[in-house]
Amino acid sequence: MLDIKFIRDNADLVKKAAVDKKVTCDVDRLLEVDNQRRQLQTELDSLRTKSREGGQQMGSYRNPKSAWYRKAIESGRTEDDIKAEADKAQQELNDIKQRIKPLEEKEREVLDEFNNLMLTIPQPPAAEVPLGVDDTDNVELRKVGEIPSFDFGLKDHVDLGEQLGIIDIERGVKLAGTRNYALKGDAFLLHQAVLRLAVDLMMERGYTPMQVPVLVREEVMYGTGYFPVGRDQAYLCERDQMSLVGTAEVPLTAFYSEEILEESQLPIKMVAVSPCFRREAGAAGKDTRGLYRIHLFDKVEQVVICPNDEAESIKYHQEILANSEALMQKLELPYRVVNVCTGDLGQGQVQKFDIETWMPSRNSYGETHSASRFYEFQARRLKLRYRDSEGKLRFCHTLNNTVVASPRVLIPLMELNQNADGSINIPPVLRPYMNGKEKIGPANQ
RNA sequence: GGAGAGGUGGCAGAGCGGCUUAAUGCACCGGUUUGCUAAACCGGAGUGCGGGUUCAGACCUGCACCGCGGGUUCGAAUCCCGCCCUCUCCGCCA
Repeated sequence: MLDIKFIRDNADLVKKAAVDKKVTCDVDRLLEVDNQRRQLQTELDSLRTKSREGGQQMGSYRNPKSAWYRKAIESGRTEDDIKAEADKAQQELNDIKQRIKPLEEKEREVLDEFNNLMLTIPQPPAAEVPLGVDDTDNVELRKVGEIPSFDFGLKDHVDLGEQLGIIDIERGVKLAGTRNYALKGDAFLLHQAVLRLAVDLMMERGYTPMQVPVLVREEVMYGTGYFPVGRDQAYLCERDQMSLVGTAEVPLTAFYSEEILEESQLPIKMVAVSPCFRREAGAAGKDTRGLYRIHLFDKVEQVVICPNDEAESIKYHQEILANSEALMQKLELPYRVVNVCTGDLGQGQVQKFDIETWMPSRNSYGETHSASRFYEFQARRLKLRYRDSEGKLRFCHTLNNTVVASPRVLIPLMELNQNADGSINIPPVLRPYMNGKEKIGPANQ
């Protein structure tokens, strides 16, 4: 969410952001409603003042012990005089009340519309974000690692996994429908190994490991910017008005919502591993084979909450990107970093870097990480604030990035480490997490 | 699922129709006193949204806010109704 004052002063910038980000919102209507809202408030404020003052005077009329009442009697007025005056004042107060009532109703309506419109306004992207329509317009920043060449025909992770008996998509689909799967034996262990390696790396780097709720109240989804835009991507538990999260970014970023932190507590660096639930609405027919696009996966996510300062934000954005790159290098996976274009940015994101990892079966780099910074967009919705060195309350800045998401990362891990006989070499860094095992082969099933 | 208690400022905690501009304490900021610190004393401070003055830092001013939403009343933290949340005990349970 943006500050309404900022929107008023920068309406054109916000409109441009909406166009560039392909976000639907009506800035003009918002400004109109904002005007209505302010006019109504001015009107109501003065009526309420009159009403309050009149009400207080009424107390004096009605209470013979009040200072005003005694003074009136002393100055020769009769009780009947006072009563008459009180009745007259009463009439006036009733009139004021009658005028207030419809205005308050109107105010409720206007505020409702105002708040709903505010939730749809996008955060303008940073100047360095390339203009573009979709992910094909993302700009490659760098490539790291060599794409290996093989002297035999490659199998994809589905064939490898099924032949080794460690991935069972058919039965996953039987249980839960398309985009579901099961991992068995070494695939399960590899999955766990990658997650644990990622957590350990983040702990070394000073991030606090956390276990957090993945079924959360809807306010939390609104607060992090996943609702109302994107509500169709979430699994809802309507009976309990709860939502399953698509990422631990949600509970981590909202962890300190509605709180006032001390500046000395910042930055807060957190890491969590959680299941991620995604409906993939609108993705029908896309990436249908294998473990690329699935309804449930596990992800290690890093979140930073830092002071309201652009330079700090940028610094931590680089940091969380570097953390994930370090992991990919440990895993010896070739990847590239792209600067995500305007059309591929989310509503609240200021800037986003994706890490894409080489996936032989796609014959391309596939997205495995997404590092975003938000300025105060999420913090403002979440009421996540801190007291700065001057004692002023300010909204925090928030950032997040994938550390690793599995089983998607198993795609490059399995495909790039395969041998001609269909066995898979385990990268050295993962072996300690797999009882020292070096290879997944048919004998291991 | 059943029963009970409760939600008040950064925190603790009183108030239960007009004397509240929310007491008091702690924490916080400024000052006085004092070898220094501490203590003591004095004073100041909330959040949000408007309006106005100013080049600005700031300053002046109004309204709202005692879990949320309605209602009663001239007037509600206080009374009534609905909802949400938290805690305790019991039941069930990994």
